Amino acid sequence: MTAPPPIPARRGATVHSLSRLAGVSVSTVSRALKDDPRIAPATRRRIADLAREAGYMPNVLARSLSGGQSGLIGLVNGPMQNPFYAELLAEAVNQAAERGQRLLILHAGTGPIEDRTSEALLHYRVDGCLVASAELSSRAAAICAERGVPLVMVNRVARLHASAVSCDNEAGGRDVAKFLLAGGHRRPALVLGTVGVSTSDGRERAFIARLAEAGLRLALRLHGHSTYEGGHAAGTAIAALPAGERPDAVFVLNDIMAMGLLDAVREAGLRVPEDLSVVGFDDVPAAARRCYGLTTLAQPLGTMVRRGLDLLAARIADPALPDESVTLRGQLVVRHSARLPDPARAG
Amino acid sequence: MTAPPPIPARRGATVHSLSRLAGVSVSTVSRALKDDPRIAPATRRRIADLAREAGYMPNVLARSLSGGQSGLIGLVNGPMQNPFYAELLAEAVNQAAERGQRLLILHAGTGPIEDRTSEALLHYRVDGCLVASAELSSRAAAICAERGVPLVMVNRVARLHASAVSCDNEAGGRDVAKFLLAGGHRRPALVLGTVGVSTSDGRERAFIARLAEAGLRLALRLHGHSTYEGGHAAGTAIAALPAGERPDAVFVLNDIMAMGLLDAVREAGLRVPEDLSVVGFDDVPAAARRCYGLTTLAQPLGTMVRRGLDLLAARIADPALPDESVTLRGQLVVRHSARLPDPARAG
DNA sequence: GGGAAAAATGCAACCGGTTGCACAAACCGC
DNA sequence: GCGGTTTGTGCAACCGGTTGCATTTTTCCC
Repeated sequence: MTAPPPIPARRGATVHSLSRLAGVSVSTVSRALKDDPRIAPATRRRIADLAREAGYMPNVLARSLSGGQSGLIGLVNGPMQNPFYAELLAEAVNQAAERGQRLLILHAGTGPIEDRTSEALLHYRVDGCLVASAELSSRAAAICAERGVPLVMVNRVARLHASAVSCDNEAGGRDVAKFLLAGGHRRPALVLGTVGVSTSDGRERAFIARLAEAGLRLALRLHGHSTYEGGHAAGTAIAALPAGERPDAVFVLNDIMAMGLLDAVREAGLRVPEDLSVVGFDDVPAAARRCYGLTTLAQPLGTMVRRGLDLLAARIADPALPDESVTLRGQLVVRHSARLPDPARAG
Repeated sequence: MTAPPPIPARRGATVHSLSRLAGVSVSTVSRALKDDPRIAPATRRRIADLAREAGYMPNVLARSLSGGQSGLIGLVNGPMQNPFYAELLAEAVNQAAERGQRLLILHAGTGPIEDRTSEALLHYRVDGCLVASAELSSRAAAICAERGVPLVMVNRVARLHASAVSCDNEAGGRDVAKFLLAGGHRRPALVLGTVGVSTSDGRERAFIARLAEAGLRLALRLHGHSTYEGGHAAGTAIAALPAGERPDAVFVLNDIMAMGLLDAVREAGLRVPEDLSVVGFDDVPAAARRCYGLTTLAQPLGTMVRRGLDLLAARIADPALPDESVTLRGQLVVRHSARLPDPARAG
């Protein structure tokens, strides 16, 4: 025997039906349900009871029509095959829910956003939009700006009219370079993700710059297209090189590619990290698996999403706020896919 | 000293502003934009031009308020750490977009659905809802039924008042059993996912039944909690058994656990499939990776989502349609994680 | 007991569309 | 030149809430 189920909702209770039931006006009902202090406490309670009994559910659509907010946050996400984006989405869904907001998924995948998609953003009057993937077309961004729909890029550097939260990619690239240099690597390689993406540039530039300070240059520079398969192909290519020409370390610009690369070089018979050190970027959950043990630069995803929603909330409350960029420092997570710095030499 | 500045309400064009511009009534504008044949073609074109020029975007919220549909489909999804659900979401987003619908994510994760979440489903007046995860509370389901919000379960067997699309779990379990039997395995084990989930039951029952026909019983039955870690733990436990007591094959009820199990038994020094055959369920993309090469029962995910949206669309159009269950046959994808049937014996 | 301030509630407009029905003008045949 | 269709538009109500302001009721104090 379970607890008696609550009284089933009557079909579509509205403020109107409640006002009839309570014998008051709709405005009184509306205010009572919001705990407006102008309504007598007794009335407020009576209406609240009635509402519960009737299974009243406010119609958010109607509410947001009359000037209010929809509680809808748009999300433009990257390809879900990359666990980084899967995790980002989960994080965003849960954090948004905590704030009483819901996520409207506008896009999930690679490739440019269709016009229809970017317009949906306006059709549904989202309060704001989180962009974690492909640049919005400048047209869409312009429209958002004009309509006062705040845009926040996550894991992207700000472009156009928008705020942004991103990892400190320069510091990340530099940290990886320092780590590899300390490990005594002399022939570093780089595997790029998606070309033309703002986050990659910083990582690459800083990595190369730090190498240069140590008098080193890239031994190799490959494209991994931000996929497991691309990383695998890069790994196969590296493993195929004669030992003398082969890099002794690879910085792979994101973990999904790094995992592909690791699998490929091991399949080819190379030992990691003895023959080749591998460092990734993101720290997706799978990177911690024993079989990968990927040394990687962890992005503070939870915080990134949190700050992204914060920026959004602030701009929803006051659309006049200027654009703002937040940069969060990531942290190198050392596992066993890269040779560790030699204490003797480090000291 | 500074009074709160009135927010510059620069709203976009509306049917009202267009009607003023065009010198016609709002109803004419509304109809013209829908290509209502009752409006003179000349007027229609003129208004369409005006609308384009003004960057008019219909307010879906307002439209759906007055009886229309919102174009919103709710999604209750499982934990995104499981690539199956990540893929399901991507598939749903894209297919919904093709139909001009948008996905409202109501839930993504394990655990029961909070009441607030299930209520959001009604707040936002979604046209229908796809449920791929945890059972909705019966109360929520009842409310949906009463309000005429169609519910379709995907990868779940129909319960309560709802339609469903699922893989033929019985056939799947049987196919796996047949395959393992043909491979000459005599000590089959089973790793369960989440307890009490409808899909698992069928797989388990049919698997065991088919084994029984061959005079075999389960050598072992473990819980993997539908996570990589759970699968890993199960693998470690299996590998720790003395060779004589160890199963020679494991049917793992989903791929994410199977991957954890594979990694664990290999870490423990067992060879797959020589010492242990492993078969999964789902066929997530990672299962095809060389390093896993997981033999698994592929669920026709794309079709499942398609049929799910079909069922939903039909019920949105006609809420009186009876509940319907669609069962799709999965297909065993043979890779190298399980010993193959011996041709001599099979023939 | 009367009047003003305070408290409680109602009226009506508005958000941005949709739609049934009325109405006006142009067109028809006779 | 007159009634009867078509054809093209407008009026107004409605969807389900919110909110500024007016109105009614109560409270309070002298």
